Amino acid sequence: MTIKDVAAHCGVSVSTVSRVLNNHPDVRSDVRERVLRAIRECGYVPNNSARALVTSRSTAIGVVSRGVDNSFLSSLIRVVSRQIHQRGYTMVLHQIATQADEIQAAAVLQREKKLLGVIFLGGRFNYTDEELRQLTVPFVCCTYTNTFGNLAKDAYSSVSIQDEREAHKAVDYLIGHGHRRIAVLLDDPADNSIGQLRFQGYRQALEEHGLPYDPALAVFTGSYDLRSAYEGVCALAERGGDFTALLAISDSLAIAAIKALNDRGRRVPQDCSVVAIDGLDITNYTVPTLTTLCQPAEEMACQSVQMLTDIIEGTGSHRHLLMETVLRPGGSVARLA
Amino acid sequence: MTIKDVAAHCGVSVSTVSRVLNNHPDVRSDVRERVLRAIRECGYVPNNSARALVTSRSTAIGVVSRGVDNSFLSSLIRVVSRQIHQRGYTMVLHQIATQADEIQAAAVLQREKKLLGVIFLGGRFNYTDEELRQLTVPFVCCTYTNTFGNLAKDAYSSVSIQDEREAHKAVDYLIGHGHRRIAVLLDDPADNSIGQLRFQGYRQALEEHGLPYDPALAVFTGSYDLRSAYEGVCALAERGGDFTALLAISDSLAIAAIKALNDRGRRVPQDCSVVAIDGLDITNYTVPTLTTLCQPAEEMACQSVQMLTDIIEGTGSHRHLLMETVLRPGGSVARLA
DNA sequence: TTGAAAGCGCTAACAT
DNA sequence: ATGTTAGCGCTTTCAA
Repeated sequence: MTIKDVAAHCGVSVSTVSRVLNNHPDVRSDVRERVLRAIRECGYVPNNSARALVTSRSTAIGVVSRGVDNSFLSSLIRVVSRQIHQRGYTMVLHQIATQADEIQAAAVLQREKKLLGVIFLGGRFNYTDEELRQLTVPFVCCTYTNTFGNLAKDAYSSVSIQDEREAHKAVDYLIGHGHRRIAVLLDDPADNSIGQLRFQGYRQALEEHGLPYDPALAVFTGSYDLRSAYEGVCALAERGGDFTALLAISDSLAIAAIKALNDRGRRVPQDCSVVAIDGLDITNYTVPTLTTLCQPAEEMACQSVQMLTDIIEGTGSHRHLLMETVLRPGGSVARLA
Repeated sequence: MTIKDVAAHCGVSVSTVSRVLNNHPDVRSDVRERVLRAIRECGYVPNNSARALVTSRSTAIGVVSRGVDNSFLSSLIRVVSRQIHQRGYTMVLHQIATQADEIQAAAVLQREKKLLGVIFLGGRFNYTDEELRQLTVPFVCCTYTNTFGNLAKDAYSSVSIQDEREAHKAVDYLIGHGHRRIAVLLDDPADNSIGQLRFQGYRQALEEHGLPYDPALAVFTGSYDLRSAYEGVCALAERGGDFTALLAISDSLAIAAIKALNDRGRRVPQDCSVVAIDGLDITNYTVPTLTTLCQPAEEMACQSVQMLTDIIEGTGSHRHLLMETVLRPGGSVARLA
């Protein structure tokens, strides 16, 4: 069943059918109707390979997700996937480790799959023009932006929260509840990524309130897995520090942290309050529930796809969206007596 | 950069280059070497569209995942994705709701993307030949098999645990710890899927131990989300039943259950023990940690891809793999005094 | 063992 | 507004 059969079926030429298929305007409406009907009757499905061959563009959008253990990114993938298909594109998903080079991965993907564009889920904030030369299709960074790099604003799109500011807010919240000695848990304070920005926000908030930064209260796990978060916080607790609160960089790590505190005899929130950033559904059901700044995951994913397809289709240009989190009060924070 | 350029580059015809590209045996080895080098030097990347057009087969493997909220399936997707790409195929992922029809989804995907095969992640156990007629490529069911359907064993592959037997084991474990009044939490006891089989295992175990099945101790949520699990178990606790243990169909639901029990004044494990099936990493860090039967997720995913590619490449035939879970003792089970 | 050439199904000039 | 036709890059007969 090819375009030729359809053409024969309703007595027009292949080009007319092709025109209908591609929504070209110059087809008489009654002919268009006839063709459309023939397409339906024949159960015709266009051959994407032939299409891609002649136009030398596929229908593929690459999604490169960095951080395989990250539940928040998993939830983004779901929405992104749905949106991409809904708009008639094909998603080519590539999940890579936190240490891996997402630009490299995207470049390979682009060549092999003839991508129309790329959505990065999680990644570094410090791309340079230099390394992005390999990537010649439009891309949008979801959950981050180019804070530490030298990219021109109109060279890419981004959808992100203001990590520094949000971490700041989280610390403000703890301080507002009477806490002064606030620990912090993150993977890497110099990762040129989320960790670094949120760490900056943490320090800034302390400073603004005239509180000293105490390195002994900072836990840097070096990797983004639960085990190392757990072990890090255990070590923190064992050092016997007098902290009464903890800021965790993400909900997942917060879960590990809460267990570590528990196992080391510090009850949450009576002995130590915990705040995180993410807003995973599961943390509505932990014991205690987690106080966390919820990122608008669904909207971030939708917007990313929207922005990219707008650019691909020439109906939009690169933009940078800043989202707000919403504090979801849980049972993990107590007011300090 | 096309096959033609490569051919010109080393003074052979396009057909010879094509032969090298496709590992045909009838190429003199020195010519093969020369071509290979030219390919490398030119940085030539085959055009998959052209290839697909002429062979009328793509390089795409469909992955249809049913149950979008399911963390266990998310972890499978990661491994499946990696494996598919490693073997040189392209993954086309489609995530659908638990209520949706995965066969229908796969059929559409097959037509549109010219799939070589399909991997189902989660799904019903009751396909009939009838409804599978739309699906003309080989497929493997990962995490389930055709218990309630009429499929011939050699018409498909499967990788699954013995759900009935594993649920049975979980209940045995509780009974072995002195429990007699054991509640059960699942989405749907007649879903022709995992829920139904595990429910059967639960009832069978009770029966074998001479314990009555009490419908008042069964929570059927109707859907697979945390909120309804939470509410269901709250209602169960409020009914004031004298149960001392609970079997949850999955780790996620167990988390919601534990919170519900807590919120209704039943401590876990002192007042109520909880066992689940899955083995998510996160439940190593809940408070208390979850006693659960761990499915070998990584291996299940690997095997699924392996089996499918073997069939696609003609080096294997349909098989049915049964995996074993491993009990991971946690803090959610106490011996009944 | 190699090369020449016919298409795979489609789009996009170009012609009418 | 519609038709004719030349390729897109590749595989695969077929002939040499």
